Parts: sequence; structure tokens; C-alpha cells
Amino acid sequence: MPELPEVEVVRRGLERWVSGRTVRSVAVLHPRAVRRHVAGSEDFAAQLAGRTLGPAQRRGKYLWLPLPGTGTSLLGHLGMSGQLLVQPEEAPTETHLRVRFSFADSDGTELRFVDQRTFGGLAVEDADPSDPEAAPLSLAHIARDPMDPRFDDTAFLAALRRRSTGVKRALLDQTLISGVGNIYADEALWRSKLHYERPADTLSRAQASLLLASARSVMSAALAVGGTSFDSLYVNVNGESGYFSRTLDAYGREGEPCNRCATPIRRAPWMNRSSYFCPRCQRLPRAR
DNA sequence: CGTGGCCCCTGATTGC
DNA sequence: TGCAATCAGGGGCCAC
Repeated sequence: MPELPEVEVVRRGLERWVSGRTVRSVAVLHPRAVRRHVAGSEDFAAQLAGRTLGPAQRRGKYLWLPLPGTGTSLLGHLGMSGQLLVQPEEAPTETHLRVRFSFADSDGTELRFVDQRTFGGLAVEDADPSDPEAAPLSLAHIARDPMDPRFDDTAFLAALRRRSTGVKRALLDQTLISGVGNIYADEALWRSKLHYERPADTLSRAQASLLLASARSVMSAALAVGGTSFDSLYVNVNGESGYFSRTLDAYGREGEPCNRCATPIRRAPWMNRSSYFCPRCQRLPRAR
């Protein structure tokens, strides 16, 4: 369950170990891993063979590597359980290995996309030719994330406060703000003392600002220690787990005492997922 | 366009 | 013991 800080760690790993290398060949071992590549697995591999991978980029939880001179980029999303591993070529094959990239150099390592649940995937997509970072066109509707220096606080806060939907759903809306997942949404709401179903258009300016600041502080703290990790499903580009879960205040803490008021944290079903919150600190005001 | 519900997938865990 | 239900959840898609 990689959140934005984990994806950023992966981006840095790609930048360090993969960018600048030239692809020799690509093997797609599970077609679903490239389902977003409309032309199919063979075309995916053909478009990458012989190409040099550019500097690693990220927007929200999407990652991409420009393919210089082609007007395209290699786009990736880790989904729920995706991993990008740089492994020695002779390392044993992972159970859920989906795509394998071999390189033309003699470094002795290869790039592997491993993904148990196959919610993630890779694709070669057309990119904005005028953009030196070659952002895939399909990401045009994805908002910047709150750690991005070009994130527009004022515009986000105004848009948030126009939504009638629950504030948590708004936080997970990629067209408003990207990179906030279920875990950090719950953490940001806990820090802001807001109930997840609070209609976004009932937030005061101060509450909305506090929520954004809280999302930022949660992400910053996670990034500082290499991301949240709960189990072996999340591993960074070199196979090293992050470690932040011990500092979570709400997520996954059902029945444990709230770190502010000691009231047991509650778990509620929400959108086929879970929301964790303190029933005392995070109350839903009476509808007005 | 905003909203809300559903679906994709595999494996671990829980309950009967 | 075995089988079914539940849970994990990012995000695209669709009907309204």
C-alpha cells in the first residue's frame, strides 16, 4: 500500500539505479500488468527495446521515465502491491514477477516489476513534446501533490470548500489533490480533528487550511523516514522496506487509545474500505 | 461537471 | 479439515 512518500522513495531509486540506462529487451510475463498499454504486450516491449530511459519523474503516485527522442514516456503506477526492484540478473524469480527489463550495459542488474494484486501497471504513452519532463498526456487531469512546489494552495482550498461530498472523499479525489491515500487521509483528518464524512463545503477557511497543512506534515514525516510500511508487500526499488507505521495516530489502530484523549479509535466501513477515527476528537457536527 | 457506487485482482485471515 | 466470506485499497469507469 504505497503512499506518496513511498512512491517518492521509489522514484529516487529509479533515478539512481535505472535512469540513463539503455533497455536491451523487455519480457511481459502477465498481460494485465500492461493493460493500460492499449496496443498490447508485444508493442510495449517493442517500443522500449533499444531506448534510453530518462530522468525519473513523479506526479502524485504516478511515476514515469521519459524516452528521449520518441515523444513518449514509460508510465508506471504501483497500485496496491506493486514493487520496482533492481535485482542481480541471476536473482531468483519473484512469485509475482510481471515484467522484466534487461539492459544493454554490463552492470549485471535488471529492473523487475513485481505486483501481487495487479492493480498497478506499466505503459508507454504519448507525452507532452513541449515538456522537458515529458509528462504523459493521460496525466493531464491528475492534480499536483501537496509536496509539489507548484501546488496551488489557494486554488485547492477554494475548490475543496465548494465540494458537497465528504471531506475524505475530496482528499482522495485525484483531480483536486493527488498522492493522498487512505492511510494518510485518515492521519490528516485525525490531526485536523475532522470527521471523514464532514461535508467539505461546511469547512471553515481555518479548518480547510489546517487539513492541508496536516496532510503535508504527515507526508513530510513519512518521507523523512522512508515511507510507511506494514508488510512485505511494500518494498522500495532496491527491496528495502520503509518504516513509519509505528508513528501512525489513527490508521490501523481500532480499539487502541487515541493519542490525544485516550478514547478507543474506531473503525468504520467506508467506500469498500475502512476509516479510522477518534469518535471524541473527530465529531460530525449536526447538519445545519 | 459533480456525485456516489462498483469493479478490477490475489492472498491472508476469519468464521462456520 | 475445508470451504466461503471478508478484508486489504488505488483509481478508472459509469449512470444519474
